[in-house]
Amino acid sequence: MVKVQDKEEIILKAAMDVFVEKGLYGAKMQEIADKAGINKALLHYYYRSKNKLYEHIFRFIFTKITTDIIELMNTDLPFKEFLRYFISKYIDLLINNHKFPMFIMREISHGGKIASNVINDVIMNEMNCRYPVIDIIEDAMEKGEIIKMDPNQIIITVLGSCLFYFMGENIIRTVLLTEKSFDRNEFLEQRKDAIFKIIYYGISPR
Amino acid sequence: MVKVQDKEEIILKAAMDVFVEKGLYGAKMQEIADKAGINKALLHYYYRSKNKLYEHIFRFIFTKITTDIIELMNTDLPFKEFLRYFISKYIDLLINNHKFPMFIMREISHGGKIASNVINDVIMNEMNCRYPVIDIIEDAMEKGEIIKMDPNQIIITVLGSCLFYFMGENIIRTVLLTEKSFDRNEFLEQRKDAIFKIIYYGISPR
DNA sequence: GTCTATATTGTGATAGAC
DNA sequence: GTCTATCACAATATAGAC
Repeated sequence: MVKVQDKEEIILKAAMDVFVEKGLYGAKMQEIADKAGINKALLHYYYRSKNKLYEHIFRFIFTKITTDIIELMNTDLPFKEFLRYFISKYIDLLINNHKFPMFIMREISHGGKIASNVINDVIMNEMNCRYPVIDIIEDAMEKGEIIKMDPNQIIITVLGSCLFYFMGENIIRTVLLTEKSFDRNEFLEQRKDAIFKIIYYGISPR
Repeated sequence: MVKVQDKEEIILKAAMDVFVEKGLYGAKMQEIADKAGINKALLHYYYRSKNKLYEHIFRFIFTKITTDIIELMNTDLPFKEFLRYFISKYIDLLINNHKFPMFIMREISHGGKIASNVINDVIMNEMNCRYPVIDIIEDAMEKGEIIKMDPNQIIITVLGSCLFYFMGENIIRTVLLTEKSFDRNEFLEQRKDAIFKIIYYGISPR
């Protein structure tokens, strides 16, 4: 006999797969039920409605990604090592959750209630403090290790450089990385190094 | 009396707004009809089905963005000026079409037939040549103006750095750029300069 | 808890008058 | 070309037996 705990996890896993792949409107309860090996009625028994199930999934994924990133930033490495570490670990994170950024961004770009509720909750809980990254960056600027500029510009450049491959992988591999012998793992290892070098030396004094 | 040409444009504009905002499944024919000031029946009179209308819109937007970008790359400026020019103009392009990247990426990430058909068509027509950017970059490498690395790494870093703000604007402005006095235009002008400086000096010899 | 069967609603699409 | 009315079906949700 399967425990409730396990069954709920099976449902959640199935729902996650379908929602992440197709979004709220593209996903169908029937498909989720099929994938979980149950029927639609049981889906409604566990989670009263499609919207509630979706919100559950969105909250779970958004919280996971957010806490993972905050975890990565919670370090006392000096700036250069911190930057290298963050980029490397963040890309590892994305390799293991490569469809999450698109899923989250898609939902947020709609600007619906579900996303904004969850975001507000998570930000209240996890982010009610000044980000340590800003401090790390400003500290490095004062020491003269990197040039002075708006720290947000640096952060957005790092995140964008890491995320873009995963959000646009299909089109990037269609128009840019078209070689048959393309090795994704190898490329992403090189990507870690390239992002670090470009950005670190790009903000170093010259 | 309104000309057919005009009416079709009104419908297309309405459909574009709704599809871009909500995607294929989130968009409803009723909403498009309302926004265009007509009824559903007329929508089907002009464009036989929702899918055909959607494909029309997707093809239009994808073609526009692609040709605009190719246009930007069609220059004989020396590398440094080319990079500055491209980043500046590309961000201008995104300011005027800030929802298009998310729309295109969302569709492509689904990997449906509509997107892949259009992409194949456009690539066949517009991109059946080696990209001039690659040549510009490799030329600069050989001259020793920039360090040697995979040109794709540079391209993806530039594109990601430019695109990320627009794809994630909602969340970026919620968690990062939270000041009430935030000036979007000013920030984006600074962004052009920041991206150029970080990347250009990041790939310069040291 | 789990199922089958069914109700209910939403939505794409069409018929037919004007 | 444009409309109202309606169809047909897909999808969410519930009722009720077991």
